[in-house]
Amino acid sequence: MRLASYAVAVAATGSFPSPQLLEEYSQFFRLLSEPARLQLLCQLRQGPMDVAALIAATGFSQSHISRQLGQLQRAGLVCCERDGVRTIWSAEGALVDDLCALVQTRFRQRLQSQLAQLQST
Amino acid sequence: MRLASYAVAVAATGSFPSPQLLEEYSQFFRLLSEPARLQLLCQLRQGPMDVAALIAATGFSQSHISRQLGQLQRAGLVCCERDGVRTIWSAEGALVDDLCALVQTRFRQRLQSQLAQLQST
DNA sequence: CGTTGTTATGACGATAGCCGCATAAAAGCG
DNA sequence: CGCTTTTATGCGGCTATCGTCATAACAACG
Repeated sequence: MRLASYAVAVAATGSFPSPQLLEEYSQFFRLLSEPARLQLLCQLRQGPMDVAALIAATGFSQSHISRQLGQLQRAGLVCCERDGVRTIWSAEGALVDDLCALVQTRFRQRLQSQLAQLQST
Repeated sequence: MRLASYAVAVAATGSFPSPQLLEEYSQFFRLLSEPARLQLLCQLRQGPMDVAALIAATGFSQSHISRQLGQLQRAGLVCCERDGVRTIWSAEGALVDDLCALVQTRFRQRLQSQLAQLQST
């Protein structure tokens, strides 16, 4: 029988996100779709740093870092604390870690299934 | 004392993703950063459909849908099954649901804290 | 084979976002 | 107030991606 998944699928009818929620989801994921931002986030997960330290760690330009941090801040993924003339940035919460962990699990599964494909032939 | 979070943060030193893994993460999140793709995914989570049904459900053009499905397929988020001349597409796994659930939790937390801010003044 | 119906793809204009350069804004100091 | 140091932002080039039109590729049927 073809299309064997039809039967199970009709039972899996979940709630459908509204267009507005869909837009918010995609905006959020867009933040993580840039290697530079992701790298800054991971860097800050190691501990709070000022911009000079981020420049040293990543090699990005100052203006670039400032912009990316601004975006992350507006999304609440990062927060800052003024220390005189410096700004100390830190990552908020473990959401991104959790997301990456889930995605990495997926990567592993994909590679393992591909490996199994190769070995079975 | 300022910068009270320094102390806890140095203890939270986790493993740092390699540049290559960072790139893969961001490529994956980029897939979800487009409302159209996310909508197609959610639509397919309701159950397998052919392209005509997707056109009817979303209003997107045929070529657009075909391209987006291609990208999702290469990432393993979607798979297809030929039924004669038609192609029946279905979503694979609950990864995206899990990711969206996490993000939505974050949205709720943000809104609640903002609400608390307003009420405390 | 020719025709019809369905999906994939090449070409292309439009748009969005990255990224750096220069410069403004802000904070501390003498 | 000037001067220095640090961060934010206006501007512009560049690239990548979206979304459409036209058309190719493919499968079924007579």
